[in-house]
Parts: sequence; structure tokens; C-alpha cells
Amino acid sequence: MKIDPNSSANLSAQIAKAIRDSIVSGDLIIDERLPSEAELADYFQVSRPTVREALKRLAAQSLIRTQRGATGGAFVNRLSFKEAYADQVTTSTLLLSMNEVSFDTACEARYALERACAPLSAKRRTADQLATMRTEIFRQSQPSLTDEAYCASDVAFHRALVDGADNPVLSYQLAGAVEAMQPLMNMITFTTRSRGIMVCLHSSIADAIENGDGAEAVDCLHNLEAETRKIAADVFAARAASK
Amino acid sequence: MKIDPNSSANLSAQIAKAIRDSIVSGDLIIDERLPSEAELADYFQVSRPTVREALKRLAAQSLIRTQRGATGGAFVNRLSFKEAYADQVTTSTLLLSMNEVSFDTACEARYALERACAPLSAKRRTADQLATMRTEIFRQSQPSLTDEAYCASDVAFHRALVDGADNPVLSYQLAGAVEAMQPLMNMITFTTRSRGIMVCLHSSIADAIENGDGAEAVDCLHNLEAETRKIAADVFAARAASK
DNA sequence: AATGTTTTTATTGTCTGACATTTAAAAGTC
DNA sequence: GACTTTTAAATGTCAGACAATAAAAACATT
Repeated sequence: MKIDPNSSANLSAQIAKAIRDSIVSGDLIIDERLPSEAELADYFQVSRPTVREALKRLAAQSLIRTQRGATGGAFVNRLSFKEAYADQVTTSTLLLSMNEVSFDTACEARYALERACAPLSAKRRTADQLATMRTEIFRQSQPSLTDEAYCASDVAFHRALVDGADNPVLSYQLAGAVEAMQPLMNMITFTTRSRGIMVCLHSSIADAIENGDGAEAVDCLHNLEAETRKIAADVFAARAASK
Repeated sequence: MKIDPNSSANLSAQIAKAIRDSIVSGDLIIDERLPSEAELADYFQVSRPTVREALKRLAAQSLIRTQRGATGGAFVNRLSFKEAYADQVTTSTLLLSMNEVSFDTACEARYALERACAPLSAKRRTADQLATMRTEIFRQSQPSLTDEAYCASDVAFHRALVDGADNPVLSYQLAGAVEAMQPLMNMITFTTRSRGIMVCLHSSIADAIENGDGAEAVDCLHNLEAETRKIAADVFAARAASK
């Protein structure tokens, strides 16, 4: 079923790979129990700590869960979108912060993806999701809001827009793009004026979504992208000049 | 810097979380060396195997790399898009296969995202990427191609289209959506006729991209989505009837 | 003095064996 | 029959050891 060449490298990594392949290929079914650590150690001809390191690698990817006790052991996890979100966001955030991705590049990707959702969201959004969008817009119009809280509200607004498409695959893919932008957005100071413009655009988007007008929503998102990039460019230019 | 409450649960998971937080928050810089396993064990007041399990969890997420030898140790990894692709594809594949996501849902997400890339790709694609698209189209027109090879070529074509947008964030996000569909697509038997239609649509897309006509490419992708879903629906209906 | 070789040393990788903890099932008791 | 206790199987954790590796330090040679 799964083998392990004795050559050269990291046993725990090899074992983790062997088991992971068995899961991905479907040899191991959801909720199926893996052999006990002792049995795996015997099978792969390694010690228990080595097997354990391999299992921890898989646990880190949410591929398995472990349970103590008599009927315990390691079980193949049913990977849920909700769990996967967190990893997706963490990874995307690190990628953005570690790879010197420019604000423009991240911004372009984010709005391109959101525009992909807009027509679907215009058709399918629930009343609840529309209400969330309106609530966040109202919140964003409060002048007392800190920049951080404003950004968080911005994320919440766009999450509602994306979730309105009622497609978990899209929501999952976009979680990374939208939420990972938040730290970058947090670096920006929004003036009262720029907040006003954005709130206005958000309202237009919500209107378009409410009216089922996907094309209009896409147009607004184009404008919002342009506006966001302009604000960011101004802030960065001002910051560079003050140095 | 990082603490560890003695309450209740999985020490290695807690330690992994503490270190992960330090990395994500920026307390630990890229390529910085973590304390040795012995020092970490001492610091967290646990044994070395426990620390090792924690480190393996982080290694599984490519957050750290380890090196043996005198100046070895665990180092904070620079997360590259290329490395992240693999995880992204694995996770997306599992999500699709484990969550009973319908073919239509996955298909809808995939083409919605691709349409987001098309206008950018029409503007920026390199000659090389265009050539790749043409090459794959030619390959797809060979009747001797197995269904699996046909699907692989299909993925390669769409990867070239997406990469043409020259935005690593988009490429990363789409890697999951496009490649994770492959196992689902592999379940489909393509008739000579349906292959012909798809090759024709692929050609239209390549033409539009070559001419810098993003809107036309988006139109073609709409048609391709409709065609793909129709073919899949027919195959599934036929399979259900033959039972 | 420069260069090549050997030794030392710090670190991760792995093993052995043990004990603690948890949980469910089996055995025992009322 | 219902409740309690015991048992057993599994993961979680620890301690101590040795192997493998790779770089730096010490040494020897030209």
C-alpha cells in the first residue's frame, strides 16, 4: 500500500508523504482510523517518535485528527471549508508580507476576483447578506471609527459580497485574497474625504447587488479599485516626501 | 515573547502556535534562526521530542526549514509562491473531493475566476505564454490523446492563460481552482465531437488573447463554461441511465 | 604564509524504554 | 438491570542515549 525507500532523507517527512498520498488518492477514506502509532512504527520499521513527527505534520495540515483513549487513534479528517479558510488566510498573509508583493499587485488581484463574484452575488445574495453590507456601510460612515476598525469593516463588507455568490469554492479562494490584504490596508491612513468616496462607492455596489444588476456592480468595483489605488498612491507618495 | 499556559491541551500544538504567532506577527524575521531544540525545550519546560513535534508542524506548513550540523537549526522560511502552490492544490483537491462539491459549483468558480484574469492576460501575456496555449490546443486536437492526457493539456492551457495576467497573487489563487478540478474532469469521457467544440473555443480564446481583446476572451470563457457543464451533464445523465 | 587535512563541536535525526493520561469497554457489585 | 470498578489500549510526554551532519577550529604540510 505505501512504501518507504531507505535512501537518504528525513524519515518522518517520507512517512508523512506516504500517508498523505494515501489520503489524497482515496486509499484512506474519511473518518477511517489509521493503524496505531506502534503498528505504523512496526510497518515502516522506524521508532514511535518518528511516526509521531510524521503524524504531527499531517495534523498541522488538518489531514488527520487524533483522539486519546481505548478506541482512540488517528483518523482521516473531513476537511471543511471553514477550517481551510484559516490556513488560506495565514498563508496568503505571509506570502504578501514576505514576497514584497506591491500594493498594486495585491489590489489588482483582489478586485479582479471580486468582480468575478459580483454577477453571481447580484443574482443570489440573501436578504441577510445584503443587510450585512448595509450595516457595514453605515459603520464606515461613522467618523469616530479608527483606521483599523474601518479596514475590518471593509473586509466584512466584501466578505458579504463574496459570500453572496453562494459558491463555497469562490468564498474559499477569495478569503485569502481579501483578508490577506487587510494588513496592507491597515498601513494606510484614510482621510475623511477618501472614506466618503469609498462609502459612496460601497453604497452603489450594494444598490446594484440589491437590484440584481451584476454589470453595474462590476463597474462600481472597477471604480473602487481605481479609487483605492489612488488613495494608496497618495499616501505612499506623501510618506516618501516627508522622509 | 511567547508564553504557554499549563492548562489542559496538547503541548506541541500550543508551542507550534506560539512560534507561528511570532512568525506571522513579525517578531521572527525571515531567515532568522530559532533557538536550538534543547533551548526551546528548556524555555517551554518540556522535553525535546515535544519541541520537535511542534517544529514538524511548522515545517509541514513550510514556515520553517531545518538544517543539520554545527551551524544548523530551524530557520524562518521565506514562503515562496511556488512552494505554496503545491499545498494550495492539495488542499483544494481534498476540499472538492471531500465536501461533495458538485461539478457545477466547482466549474462555476473556476470559470468565474478565469474570466477575472482574461482581460489582464489579453494585455500582458508574453509571446511564450501565447505559444504554450497554441501548443496545447494542437495537442488537444490529436485524436490519439487519452482522456487523462487531454485533461492535463487542458490544465496547461488554462494555466498559461492565467499566468498571462502576470500577477502572482492571481496565479496562486487560481492554481487551486484550476488544478483541483482535474480529478473531477478526469471522470469525464470526452467524445471526439465534444473535444472538437472545446478545441474550437480554446482557439477563439487564444485568438482573443493574441489580439488583446479581453472582452472577447471573457465571452468565449462563458461559452466554454456552458459547453463544459453541458458535456458533464450529458455524461452524468448517460451514466445514471446505464445503471 | 598559504593551503590542505584532521579534530572538535554544536545541532538535528533517530532510537529505546518508560510512565502519565485518557477513554471506552469489560468485569464486577448491588 | 443499573451502577461502579477494573482493565486495556491508545495517545501524550519524558529522559537519556547514540548517529549523522556540517561547519569551525586546530593542526600539519608544503
